[in-house]
Formats: sequence, structure tokens, C-alpha cells
Amino acid sequence: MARWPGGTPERLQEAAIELFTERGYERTTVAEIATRAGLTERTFYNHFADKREVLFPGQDSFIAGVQDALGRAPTEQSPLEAVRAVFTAGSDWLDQRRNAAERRRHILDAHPDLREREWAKLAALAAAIADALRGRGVPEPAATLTAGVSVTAYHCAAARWLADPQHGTFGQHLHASFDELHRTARNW
Amino acid sequence: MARWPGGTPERLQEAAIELFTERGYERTTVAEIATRAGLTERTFYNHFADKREVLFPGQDSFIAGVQDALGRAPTEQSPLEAVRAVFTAGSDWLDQRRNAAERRRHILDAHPDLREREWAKLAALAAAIADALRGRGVPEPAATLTAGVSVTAYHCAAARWLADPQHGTFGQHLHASFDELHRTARNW
DNA sequence: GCAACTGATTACAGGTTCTGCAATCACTGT
DNA sequence: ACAGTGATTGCAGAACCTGTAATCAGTTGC
Repeated sequence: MARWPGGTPERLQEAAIELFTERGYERTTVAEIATRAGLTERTFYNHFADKREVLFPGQDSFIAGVQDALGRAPTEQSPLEAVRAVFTAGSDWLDQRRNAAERRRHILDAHPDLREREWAKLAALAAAIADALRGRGVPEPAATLTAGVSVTAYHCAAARWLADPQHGTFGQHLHASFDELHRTARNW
Repeated sequence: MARWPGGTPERLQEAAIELFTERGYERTTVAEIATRAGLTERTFYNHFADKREVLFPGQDSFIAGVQDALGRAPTEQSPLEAVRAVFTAGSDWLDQRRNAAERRRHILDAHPDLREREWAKLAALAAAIADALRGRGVPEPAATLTAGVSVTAYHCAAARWLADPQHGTFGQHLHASFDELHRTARNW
């Protein structure tokens, strides 16, 4: 018998999402989150760097995964093709979590501080991609630009995926975004 | 004779930059900034929404200006051309403030919280541009994508402008970024 | 069997950020 | 004179976050 029930960070995340949904992000204190999870405020900060981070579980490992996958992508792919393929490979994972993503999006949209953190995560993703591209021999500023453009397309696809009343798959929106990118690029 | 010496926000900004440079962002309290400016902590918060905002003066009006200029850009320009032209129009303004920009960059680079705010400002800029493009009749998702790509190029240009040991003008780096964008787009 | 170790949790104290509210006070217009 | 304006201030307090040390069930080494 374990001394402490497992899944502490998960319990904190669930409690946080419940409370944020019920009464909003600002009107919820960290102490309340911890209490609902059967823990104390101090324990919350043992698992999350700050109050916002509880809404971004696994983001850092996702970013690391993208960077890693890009490192082993076939060399004959162009940089943008490689990134696009890596994103596409992870699209099923997202589709299976649409409900959770929708609830999370609601909370994020309601508070600027949380969107700020989201942009920070996207910037970190772009930095990781740029790093991987440089590792593939892409020179600057092409690496940074390609990474930024890719993340823009990714983010745009994610937004439209969640806003889509027809509930199309993330993969469909991803391809639509990248295709639109090619189309508009032709008019430059 | 005015009751209070003028330029309160400017004095707070100068005091903040001095202190952040001397002992770092984290080791400087808002009370210390206010005291150095001959004011109180409460007055600081009358002028800035939070501690970080003191390093982003006039950003919101800059964003509004970009949006406004885009609204009156000639219709025969393609969306990306229009944005590029608006950015170029403001490049002299930046060149005249290179020193201040360098000091500010040093402070920003040293603390993640500040970079987070910077990304939030860039995201706000992208949103404003997307809005202006939609006003020009650009449909979604092209508007959002073009705006995102533009801001990526802008940000990349700004970074390289400040990192350039040859001290090239911002306009040169801006054009280099946009040209590189065209070049890489051809390999997609 | 027993002691030392481990590692998650907890208790506590305290600094900092940020907000709400009411008061001050020189200047302004009537 | 005299009320109005508006920037500043004082004060109280909630919430966020951190450092440090204590607790204690389970595990390991002997």
C-alpha cells in the first residue's frame, strides 16, 4: 500500500479545471484547488511552477517530442514538409481529446494571463523547431522563419479545429492551414 | 506652476530600466522603482497595469497605429505587401532608438516573465493585423495566417537588427527577413 | 529485526504583487 | 470665496509564490 494515493498532479489538474469552469480562473485560489484535490497549497507548488501551469500539462514533453521527431525525419523532406509531417503524426492524439481541449479552450479564452502563457508555449515550440531545423542544416534566418510559420499554421489549425461546428478532424484542419499557406504564398 | 512635476510614467520607466539593469528584474521591487522616481508604489500601479508593463511603453498605440495604417493602405497591394510597407514606414523610428532598444533587450532576455509579455504583445499585433486584413476583404484563414507570418518576419528582423555586429538599419533586416520568406516559400 | 534512508507531503513564516477605497491637496473655473 | 478636478498618497488586505524544516510510511542495508 502506497503511503500517498498516486496521480497527484492529475488530481490537481482535474480539481483546477472543475473550479475554473465553475467560478472562473480569477475567483479560484490555489489553496481551493489543493483542498479539492485533498492536498495543501504548498504541495500544488511542488508540482507546478505557478498557478497557470496547471492548465498546460505535458506541454514541455510535447515540445521535446516534436524536436526529437524532427531530428529523425527523412532528409529528403523540405523543412516545412518535415514539420508538417511531424504535426500530422500527432493529430490522432489530439482528436481523441477533443472534449478536454474544448473545456480547456473555454477557460483559456476567458483570461488574458492564460492566453499569455499559451503564447509562451507556442514560442517555445517555435524555438525548439528552429533548433531542430538548424540541426538539419537549415541556415538562419530560414530556420527561425520556417519554424515561426509552421507554428502559426499549427495554431491556426488548432483554433479552427475547436471552432468547427462540423467537428472535422484536427488533421483536416492542419492540412487546410498548410495548404492555405501555400496558396497565399503564391500571391506574395 | 503644475502641482506635480510632469512625465510621471516616463520617470517610472527610466527608474525601472536603471534598477533592472543594476540588479536585475527579480531583485527589484515595484516600491523601489517608485521611490527612485520620487513616487509611491501605489502611483506606479496608477500608470501601469503590472510590473512588467513598465517595459512596454506605447506598445498598444503602436499596434493601433499599424492597424490604422493598414486600413488606409492602397488596395492594389497584396496583403503581405501592405503589411511589409507599413512595417517599413516605421523603421526609421526604430533606428533612432537603437541604444534604448539594446538595453531593453538585455533586460527582456534575462527573464522569462518578460519574454512572455513580449510574445503577448506580438500576438496582439498579429491579431490587430488579421483584423485589418479582414477589413480589406481577406478571408479566413488567409488573414490570420498572413498576419502570423508577417509578425514572424518582423520579430525575426528585430532580433537580427539588434544582434547585428555591423549595425545595419532595421529596414535592411526587415527586407532581408521578408525576402528570405519569399525564397523559402518557393521551396515548400 | 532494526536503523538509516528516501521522497512526497505538510506546516509555517514571510516577501512581493496587485487591488479597493478613502483622503489629501494644489490648481481651475465660476 | 468655493466647489470641482485629477494626480497622488496611505492603508488594509487578499493572493501568489518561496525557503526551510518537520513529518512519516515505505524501502533498503545490515
